Order: sequence, then C-alpha cells, then structure tokens
Amino acid sequence: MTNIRDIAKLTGYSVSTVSRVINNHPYVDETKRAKILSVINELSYVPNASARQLSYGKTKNIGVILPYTDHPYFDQLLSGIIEVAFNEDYQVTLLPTNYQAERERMYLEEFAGKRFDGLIVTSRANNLDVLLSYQKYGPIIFCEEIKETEAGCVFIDREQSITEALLYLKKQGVEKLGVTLGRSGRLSFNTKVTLELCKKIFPDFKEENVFWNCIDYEQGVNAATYFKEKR
DNA sequence: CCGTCTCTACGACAAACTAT
DNA sequence: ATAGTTTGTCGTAGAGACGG
Repeated sequence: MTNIRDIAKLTGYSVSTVSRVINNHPYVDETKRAKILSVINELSYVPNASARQLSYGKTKNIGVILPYTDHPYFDQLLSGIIEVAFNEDYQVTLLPTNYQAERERMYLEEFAGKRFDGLIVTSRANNLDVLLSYQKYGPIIFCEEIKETEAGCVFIDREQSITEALLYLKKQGVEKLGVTLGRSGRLSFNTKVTLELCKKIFPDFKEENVFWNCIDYEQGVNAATYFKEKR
C-alpha cells in the first residue's frame, strides 16, 4: 500500500513537502506541488487516518454512551448531539450499553485509551464514582445534574417538570395514581425523584402501583393491562 | 528577513535483532 | 529456545537550515 514515503521517493521531494501539498500548506513551489499531486492521483494515494490521528493527538471523535436508540428521549438527544458535532467537524460514535455495567466500563476503558476526544453520558449503568474516575483521561459530560463535583453536566429540571405533571393530574381529579418506571431508584436519579414526588403530591401513593422495567412498547401494553386489572 | 525545504518527535505495536 | 532490546512504521507540525 502506498504511503507518504513512497510519494516522496517517487517525486524526489521530502516527506514534509509532500505533507504540505496534501494539506494545502504554503511554501511549496507550484511546479513541485503539481508534480506531487500528479503522482498522488496516479497512485490513488489516500493518507493513513491512524497516522494522522497519531500526529494530531486527537481523534475528532466523540463517544456517546446511551442505553438504546429506539427511544424518543435518546433519539432527540442524539439528534442534537449529531447536529452540533457535524458543525464542529466531529464524528459521533454511539456506545449502547443496554444498561450493562460491564459494557459501559469497556467503553470507559476505550475512552481512557484515547479512542475518543470526549464522552457524553446520556444515561449511565455504573455508579457515578466509577465514571468520575475516568475524568482524568478527558472531558466527560453528563446528561444529569451532578452536584458533588465540578463535572460538566447538562440536564432538564426533572423535579419541576414531574411536579407540574403530577399537579396537573391531581387537578384533573385523579385520586389513585399508577406509574411506569424503567429502573430502580438506586441506579436512576429520575426514578428516585419521581417516587419521592408521587408520595409528596399523592399521599396515599403506594409502590405497588408502580409498573417496573417499562422501557418499550410491549411493556407499555403490559403496564396498561396491569393497571386495568388493579383498578 | 522571507521563502522554501528538511529533519525529527510524537505513541503503540510489530518485526528484527541480540544475548543468554 | 526464550527473553529482552532495538528499530521501523505511519502523517503531521514545529524547529531550524539555507539561499537570496
């Protein structure tokens, strides 16, 4: 396979001069530039991406940790991430975990190995401490409120929005509340807050009125059946 | 001082080489 | 035969050489 040294050898100029031509840098004589370009075209030479990455010290790649993609919330989040990355000439690599802690740790190890310039954690499978310990390898942004440290985070005010939704239901005359949730409160901040607010706004609310692991359409249908029978 | 060009470090890995 | 060491690979960018 042709490399930059082959081009240099064939044209009679140095590797650096060839590099300048490839990257449109100034200070290359036009006749030499033309000759180098003609050899490049002749051999269909394309610079090695790994070697470029080595030199830049950057991958121009952002890893996005997410549980799954077929979900409106993560779809929308991803769409925004991709749009901004595109404008900044960054590539985005999707890192689906299906909430498997081990898989997520594998991605974190790849991040430590400089596979990505930065990491966006939309929802995590490991405890926060585990993810925070990887901050020394590069920037990590969390899509949840991080209060303990100065970690970068972007989040919506879940407490406020859930409160509004619950108050609306109460106003509509709802007395007995049923809730669908994805994961245990031990792992999910969202779950924890939702349960706390349910108990606060609906004092008679009991945890047996929670339908757990409701993360897809099928479980949604099961939840509807469950609540219908419980009514 | 400017334009043009060469040399070399960078990091991880494989291949080649040397010593035992 | 095995373990340890050295060298080469890949493209880029900055330092520096050189001529005018």
